[in-house]
Amino acid sequence: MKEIEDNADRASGFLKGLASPHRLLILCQLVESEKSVTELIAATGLAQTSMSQHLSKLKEEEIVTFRRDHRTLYYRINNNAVLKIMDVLYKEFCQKLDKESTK
Amino acid sequence: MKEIEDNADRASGFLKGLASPHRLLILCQLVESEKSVTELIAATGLAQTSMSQHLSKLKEEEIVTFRRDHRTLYYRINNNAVLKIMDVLYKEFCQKLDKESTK
DNA sequence: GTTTTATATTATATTTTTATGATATCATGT
DNA sequence: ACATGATATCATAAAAATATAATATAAAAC
Repeated sequence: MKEIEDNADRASGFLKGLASPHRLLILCQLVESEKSVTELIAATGLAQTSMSQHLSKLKEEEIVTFRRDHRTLYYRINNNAVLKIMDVLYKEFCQKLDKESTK
Repeated sequence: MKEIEDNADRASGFLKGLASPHRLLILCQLVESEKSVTELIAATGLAQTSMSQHLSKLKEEEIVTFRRDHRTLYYRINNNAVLKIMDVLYKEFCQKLDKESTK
């Protein structure tokens, strides 16, 4: 019983990591390929500080990881579960343009 | 471009609906079968007010729906995307008991 | 129609999340 | 060593989420 609650805590931490419009935009970028922080800022329009904090949160939940090349950090998606969830979200919220009419 | 942000907002609202340990416990119950509010309270140990608020949030995000039978409301999962995400979470956080050693 | 059972709503205090501004660090080029 | 570019950390104010207590509603039993 205690174990289920532990799992619920970890799973919900993970979901909270994903559950922000700005972090989803970041992850959309990273689904394509790894990106530097500067590239992510350009692509999303977020302030530098805010980007850094979002990336920090994503790292904390092990949603992303990064490598360093000279002074540039390249972030990428770390976790296969993230890709699966992004896929579910894409089908549910991006592809579903009134599919009812096709039925 | 505006469309992507709209989608990110809706998707993140949906994820926020899921991203709570208590709501995940509720949903774990509902994966098995529909349940009345009283049954959910017994199964999770949540306070009645708190349960009602969580269910309200889950309804708001169209994660669950319900039917009435006399004075009892039976809630159930409303959305196939929810089941898919629960499946991902289950595999990631409940089945993964150091599977590395089996590799 | 009054009571009882099941559930929702409202109010509020607490905690958490987020954005912003200022400053710091770290690697590199000069 | 110093300036610069890339990124992180710290402080803080504003907004959102949560739990709890109190009250309300709605359906059925009596």
